[in-house]
Amino acid sequence: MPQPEFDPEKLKLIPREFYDRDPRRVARALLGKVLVRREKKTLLAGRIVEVEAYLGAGDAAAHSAAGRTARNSVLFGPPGHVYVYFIYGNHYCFNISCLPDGQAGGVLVRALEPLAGVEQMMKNRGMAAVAGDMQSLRMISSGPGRLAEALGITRERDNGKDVTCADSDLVVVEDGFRPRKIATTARIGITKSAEELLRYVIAGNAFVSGKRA
DNA sequence: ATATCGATTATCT
DNA sequence: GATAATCGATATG
Repeated sequence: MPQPEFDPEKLKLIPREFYDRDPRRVARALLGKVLVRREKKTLLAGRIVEVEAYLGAGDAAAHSAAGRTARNSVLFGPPGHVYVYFIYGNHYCFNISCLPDGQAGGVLVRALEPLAGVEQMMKNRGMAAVAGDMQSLRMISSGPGRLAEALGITRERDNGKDVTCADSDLVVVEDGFRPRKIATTARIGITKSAEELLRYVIAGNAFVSGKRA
């Protein structure tokens, strides 16, 4: 199933209330939804297949753990907004804020299954723009840094944007797809609160980050 | 096949 | 000055 069915005409924008709850619930509910970047001429889209929840209070691994700062301020704002951070001097990571205004919390989107604009996304990733094999498709957006690069997401361009706004160029929509089964694991790459099981993936999906699918 | 490591910089101590 | 919600390259069995 290399190119899954995807009809850009029957997409429904996800409302702000969706994000106005515990990041763990938002994270699970986001699996199977579609992240869409609207460029001038091209539409870039991918199905969310891997996420992590970052809680507000009591989550030492969360960027919000030590309180509000200039960087993490979006996490403390209203739900449904884009939080982008720059990490390891190399990569941007895309998150969506959760919980009501004043309460920190968010979901890190870690992997997408490419649905539309594959050629442009490969170009954004600096990949040879021909291959349609599984291996190449996996390299496009199987990982937080990768998907951000594929969609052209940067802090400068996107931090603070509203993903629930119809005229935004970065939105989350739903197309009716429901994950068959969700697996829960520990979050990747953190040192604090590393045991918490707050990573969620669509079980068996080939575009989840890491070695095996 | 797995393991280790360098890149490169915003952010916070 | 140290660290970091990563990736891709290189080394090693």
